[in-house]
Amino acid sequence: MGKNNITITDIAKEAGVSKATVSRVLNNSAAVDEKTRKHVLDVMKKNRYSPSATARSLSKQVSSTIGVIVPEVDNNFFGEMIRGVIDITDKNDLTLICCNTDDSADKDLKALDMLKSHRIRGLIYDPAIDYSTDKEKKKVTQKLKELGAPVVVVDRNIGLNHDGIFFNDYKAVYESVTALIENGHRKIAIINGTQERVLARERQQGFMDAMKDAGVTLCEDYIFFGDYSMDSAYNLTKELLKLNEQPTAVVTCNNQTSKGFLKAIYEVGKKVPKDYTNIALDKVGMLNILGIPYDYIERNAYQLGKKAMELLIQRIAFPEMPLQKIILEAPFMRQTF
Amino acid sequence: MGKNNITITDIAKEAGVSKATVSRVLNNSAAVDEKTRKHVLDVMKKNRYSPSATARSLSKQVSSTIGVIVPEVDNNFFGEMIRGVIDITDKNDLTLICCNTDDSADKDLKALDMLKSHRIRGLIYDPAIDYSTDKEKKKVTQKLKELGAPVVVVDRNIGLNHDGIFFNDYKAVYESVTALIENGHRKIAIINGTQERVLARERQQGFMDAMKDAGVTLCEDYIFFGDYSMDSAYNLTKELLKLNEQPTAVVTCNNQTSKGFLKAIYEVGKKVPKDYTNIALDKVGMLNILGIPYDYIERNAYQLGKKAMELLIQRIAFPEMPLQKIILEAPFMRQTF
DNA sequence: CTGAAAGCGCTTACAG
DNA sequence: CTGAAAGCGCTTACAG
Repeated sequence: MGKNNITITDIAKEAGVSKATVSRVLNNSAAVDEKTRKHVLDVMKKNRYSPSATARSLSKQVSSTIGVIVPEVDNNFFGEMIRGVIDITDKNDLTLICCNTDDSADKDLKALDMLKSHRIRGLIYDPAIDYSTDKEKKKVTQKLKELGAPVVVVDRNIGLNHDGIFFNDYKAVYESVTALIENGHRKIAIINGTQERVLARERQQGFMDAMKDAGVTLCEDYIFFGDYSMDSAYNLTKELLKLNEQPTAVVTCNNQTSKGFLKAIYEVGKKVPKDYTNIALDKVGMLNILGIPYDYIERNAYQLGKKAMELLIQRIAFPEMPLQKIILEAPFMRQTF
Repeated sequence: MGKNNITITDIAKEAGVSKATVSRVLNNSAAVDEKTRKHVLDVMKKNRYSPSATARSLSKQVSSTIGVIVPEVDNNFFGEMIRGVIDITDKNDLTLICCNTDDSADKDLKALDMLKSHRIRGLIYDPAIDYSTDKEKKKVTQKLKELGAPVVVVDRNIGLNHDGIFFNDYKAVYESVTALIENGHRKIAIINGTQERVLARERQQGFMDAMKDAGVTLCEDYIFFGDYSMDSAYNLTKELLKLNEQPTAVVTCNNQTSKGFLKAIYEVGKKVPKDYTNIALDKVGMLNILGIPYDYIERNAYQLGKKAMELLIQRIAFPEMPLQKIILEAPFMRQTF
C-alpha cells in the first residue's frame, strides 16, 4: 500500500489539530469551525491527501465496494450489462469488483467467497448455474446469506430468495412464435440450450405453448438442445440441414446460437430470410448493419444492469422494503413478415 | 460490513489460542504445532470463518486488489481484454476493480483517484485520452506516480514512463496497404480517427508511408477523419459515396468504423468485396460467419489483457526490472485478393 | 511453538 | 467546536 502514503496523522500534525478534527472535515460529520475547516482542507490539498478507503471501511464497518458476478465478461450481452451497473456505481461513488465464472459453479462459489472477504456492500449476481439439486441450492443460498450484504439476482431466475430482475423470455418467445404461425409457418424449428437451465426451459415453454395454443403439432426433429455456444449451435444446425423436410422458420435462443446457426446455413449457400425466417433471441447487430432482415427479440442488457444496480442501492437504503422481482419486457422486433 | 461477521478474536477464543496463533495458521507464516494448527483449522471451518481482506491489507500495508481502466467496457475489444486480465488475476488470487472512462479525461483522473484511495497493488491502464499538452501530461504523470503502485499501460501508447504493451498498428496498416497496391489498387481511401490521438496517427502514418514508398500519389478526397464511432464513420462514408471517382479499396481503422462504413454502403446497395476491397482494423466476426470475404487486421485483445496482467505481476515481483515495452504483432489476414 | 502488545489509518462516542 | 482514547480486524516483531 505505498510505503509513503500520507496519513490522517500527517495532516493533523501539519494542520495543528487532532486526527478527530481532520476526520470531521473529511466526513462533514460534525460542525467544525469554518477557519479550521478551511485550513485543514488546504493542508490536505497541498499534500494531495487521499484517505485510505481500506482504513475507512474497517473503521466504519461498511465498505463502498459493490461486487458483480457474470458468466462471461467477453460476451457483449454481459459487457453491456456491466456498463449499466458501472454507470450507477460511478454516480454513487461506489467501487466495482468484477468476477467472471465461465458458467462454472466452482468459480461462482469462489467468487462469492472472495467478495465476502472484501465485505462488499452489495452484489449484482448472475448465477453461473441453476443450482437445481437441493444440495447445490443449499450451498449457494448459504453463501449468499453469509455474504451479509444485499444481492440482486439478474438474468437467470433460479429461484433465489433475493431481489431479482429478469427478462420475460417466455412471453417474447410465445408471441414471436404465435406471430410465425399466424403468418402461415407450421414447420418451426428451435435451437435452444439444455433444459437443465431455467432460462432455456422458459424459452422452450414459450415455444411449446405457442404451438399448442395454435393447435400446431410439434415435430421432434425440429427441436434442438445445445449449450448456447456458437459451436454447439453450428453443429446442431448441420443436423438440421440434413433433414429431408426443412423447417421454414428457426428460433435461435441466444446470440451465440444465432451466430452458429447463420454460420452453418451460409456455409451451404442458404440465406436468411430467403431460406428460413430466423427469430433470434438477442439482437444480432451486424445483420441490421448489413441490411439483412431478420426478426429478433431484443433484451436491453444495459437497462438490466442499470436497473439492477439502482435496485441494489434502494435495497441498501431500505433494507426492510418488500422483496422486489422485476420483469423486463423483451420486445419482439418483426422485420421480415 | 455485516454486523455479525466472525473475527479472528472469535476463532482464537473458541480454539483456546491467541489471535497471533490463528493468524499464523491463516498465513502459514510460522511454524505452528501440528495439533493446534489442525484444531484452529477445524474451528475456522466450523464457523465458516472468512478473514477480512480489508483488515488484512490495512495491517499488512499491501492490498490484493488490481485496478483496470478502460474506455468502454461495452465494446467487445475491451470486454475481451478484461477477460484476459481477469483470467490472470483469478489465477493469482487477486481482486479486480473495473473502471470505465468513456474517453473522458475527467472520468479517467477520477478513476485514478478512486483507485489510489483503495491502495491498489497495480494498475492496467488504457488511457482515456492522449494527454498531449504539457499540462495534461504532467497531471496524469503525477497521479500515476502518486498511485504508488506499478502500472502497465495498454493499447494506447501515449508516451508514459511505465511498462506498456501495444499493437504494431503502424506495421499492420503499412503491410496491408502495400499489399493492396501490389495488387493493383491505386484509389485507396482511409477512414481513421482524429489525428490528435497517437493510435490514429500511427495508423495514418502506416497508410501514408505505404503509399509514398510505393510511389502512389495521395488523394486528399480519400482521407477521412472521424472519431472512431459508428455514427461518425457512417456519415463520413456518405461523403465518400458522393465522390465521382470512387475508391477501389477502403481502410477502416477500428471495429466501430468498419460497422459504420458497411452500414452506409449496404444502405445504397453496394457490397463488400464486390464494390470495395475493405481492410478492417479489428476483425468483424459476423462477416466471417456470413461468409462475406473481407480483409482484416487482427488484434488479439484477450492476449493483450492477459500479457499485460502477467507483466504487471512480474513488475510487482521485481520492482527493479528494466522498463518493458512490448509490441504485439497484429497480423494482416488477407481473404479477398 | 506461543502469547501480549503495538500498530496499520481511519471513525466515533465521550468529555470538556 | 475540539481532543484523547478506544476500537475496527488483522499482522508482526519481541520475549519467552
